[in-house]
Amino acid sequence: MDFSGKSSNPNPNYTFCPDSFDPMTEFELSEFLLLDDAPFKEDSSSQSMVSSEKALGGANEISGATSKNSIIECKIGARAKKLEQKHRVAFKTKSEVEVMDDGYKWRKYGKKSVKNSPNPRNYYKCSSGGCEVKKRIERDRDDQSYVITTYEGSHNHDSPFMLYHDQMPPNAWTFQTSPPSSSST
DNA sequence: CGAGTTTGACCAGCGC
DNA sequence: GCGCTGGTCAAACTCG
Repeated sequence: MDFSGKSSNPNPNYTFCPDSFDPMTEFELSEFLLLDDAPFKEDSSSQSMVSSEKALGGANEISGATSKNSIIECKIGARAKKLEQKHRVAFKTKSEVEVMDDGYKWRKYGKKSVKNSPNPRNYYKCSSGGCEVKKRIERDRDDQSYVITTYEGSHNHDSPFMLYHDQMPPNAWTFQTSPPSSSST
């Protein structure tokens, strides 16, 4: 997507145009974790995923799903906004690209190789003035077709995408979760 | 020229 | 106290 015209998204297929964009062709929301209260351990992502069902249950109000196998119908922008109101939230998505646009504009400020992972972790800050939201992106060390995205903090502004998607049909965005067993098992 | 990315250095927290 | 690791900074670089 490219609201600002300066998106850093390397994937030209990402356009937040409901007529042409099919998220299922690009990535698949596989795991969804609320880390607000739970201790967060980066290096035990697979372990954290074990509790993802519980996390999903707690995330029903956000995802609209009743189980991890249920279809999650939501609009990315709305979901991301709600998620980011939590202290810390992690997504595990199946995607070829690491950077998935969520409607906000991010500025990369660091890259770090992490222990026990062959893939570097990328650090981003929201580039909107005064907004201190951060996110970390890294590939799942067990299954590199999955990308783990961790949000931290709350946006103090609306997503540019939110402004846009208000004009979208309600089913413009539909995701389907994949069974956790299909990931890092 | 401005905005964004890259990358090495630095710092803080944690475990031993 | 020391070393390791993750997170952040900032200067240099790239690109539009």
